[in-house]
Amino acid sequence: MGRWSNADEQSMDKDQFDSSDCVCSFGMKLTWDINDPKLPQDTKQCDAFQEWTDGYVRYIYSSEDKNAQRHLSGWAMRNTNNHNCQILKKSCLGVVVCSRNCSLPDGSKLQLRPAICDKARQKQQKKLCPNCNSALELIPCRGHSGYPVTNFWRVDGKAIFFQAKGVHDHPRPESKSETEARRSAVKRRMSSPNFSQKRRLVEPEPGRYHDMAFPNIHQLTMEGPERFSIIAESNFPIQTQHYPPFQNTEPYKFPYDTHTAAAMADAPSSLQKPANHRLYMTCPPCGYDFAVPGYLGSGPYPTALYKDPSSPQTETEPNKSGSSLSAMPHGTSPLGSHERSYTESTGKHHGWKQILSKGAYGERGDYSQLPTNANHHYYNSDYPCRYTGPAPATPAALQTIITTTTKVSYQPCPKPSVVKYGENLYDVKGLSNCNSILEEASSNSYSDLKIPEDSGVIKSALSYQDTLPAKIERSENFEGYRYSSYSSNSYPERMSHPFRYDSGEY
DNA sequence: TGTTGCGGGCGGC
DNA sequence: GCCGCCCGCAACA
Repeated sequence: MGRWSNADEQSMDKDQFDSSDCVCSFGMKLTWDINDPKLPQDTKQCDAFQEWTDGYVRYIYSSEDKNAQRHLSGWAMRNTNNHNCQILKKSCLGVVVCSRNCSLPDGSKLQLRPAICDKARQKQQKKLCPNCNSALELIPCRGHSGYPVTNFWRVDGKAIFFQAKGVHDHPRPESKSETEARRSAVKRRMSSPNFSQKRRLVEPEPGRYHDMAFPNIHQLTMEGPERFSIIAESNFPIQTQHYPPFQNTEPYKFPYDTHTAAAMADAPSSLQKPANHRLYMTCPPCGYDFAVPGYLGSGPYPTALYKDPSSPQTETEPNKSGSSLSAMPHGTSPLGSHERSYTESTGKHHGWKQILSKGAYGERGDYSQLPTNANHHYYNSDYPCRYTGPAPATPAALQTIITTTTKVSYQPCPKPSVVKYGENLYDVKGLSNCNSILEEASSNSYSDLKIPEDSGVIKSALSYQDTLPAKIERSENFEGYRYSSYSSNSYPERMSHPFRYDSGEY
């Protein structure tokens, strides 16, 4: 594929940031918009497929890239009719969470992938949280000026052009690959001789994970293959990158490969927890802090936020200092589910930032070692990130992104908005390693008007870390990625909980 | 049963 | 006219 050859995934993170040349996606280096009558034809390079794109980014994939061909995305994207058969448009559905935002014993959270089909989604939302039996609710994506983030795909020549508009203002749902993996895993389990026995152990109270031999299990079973993305602590599975589905055929040589492979042998499920831990560790509050100065303090979660006095559940988080933070007290909260969810998720991040500023987990240390993390606004606590606050739910939050409307990319937009976007959202100055990016972006043919999108480069570029783990764990065989959720960074933790995923969650 | 893509149609701006 | 969104349909897994 492109600049990031699979051969050096291990060093990819470094390469991405050590070299200005690697900071931006190839697609971002060229001046084009998905709506342009003519797209760049001299695409000598292609970008490596990005599963979790976020922000105003552009990528140029090889037409041979299977994932690109399938228009895959980690986010739950549904087809949107834009009445343009040349350009496939998809909009984000958001994420499905527990209406009470309950926390599992280990502090993890459920973050389901919204069903793409309207019917299936409605059906999905009728189900109850496997942990607290509360209703599930859909947190809609409002990351694009109040509208769902949109992804555009266009095949032109020998390349597949991808352009994303908007910044996801919600936690990551379980990736499609994870969902599929879990389903297949469940099927396997169901058909396995040991299933009935295990099942007895777990089924008595499907919703009571406390009863489970391994409370830390990150995966729950609900009605079989039902997919649950349980994220420890944070609502942001952002770090949970397992991209099993990637069809990258290139061998990913990673220290953890063997481990993963071995683990996968038994574990059918795609677990995100590990990823989450990683999240917590490395992922700082991200969000529109800048836009809403007072928001952080007022948030329901921050440090204190997490601890809702009124919530008895808060105490249910036994094993993690951090996890307790995520306890959700909203049991009776009349708040709009969406709004509430947003605040929660965002607040949590704050909490994490504050609480974990020093990295309560060893993971963090490990994670921080990755240059990518340091630069990623999502993960780096040093940089403001969107998710800090209920960006989408609050007007203030919207203000920060409102300037970047769908048309921004291909239509001149008010500078003020653009500038604001860049300054606030990406804190360019703070990204020492990203300066080159901006410079590059600004130096290229794009006018400052396009900064918003280019700014996304930073994000996207930084987000490559996300893909790193994916690549590492990526496997053509879904079976292989059960543990893919473990990011390379979270590996340490994985080691510390060698059994939680294997033991019976089914 | 769910995903994906297509396309008609509607309403708001 | 553009856009978001709803709906239905068909192919596919």
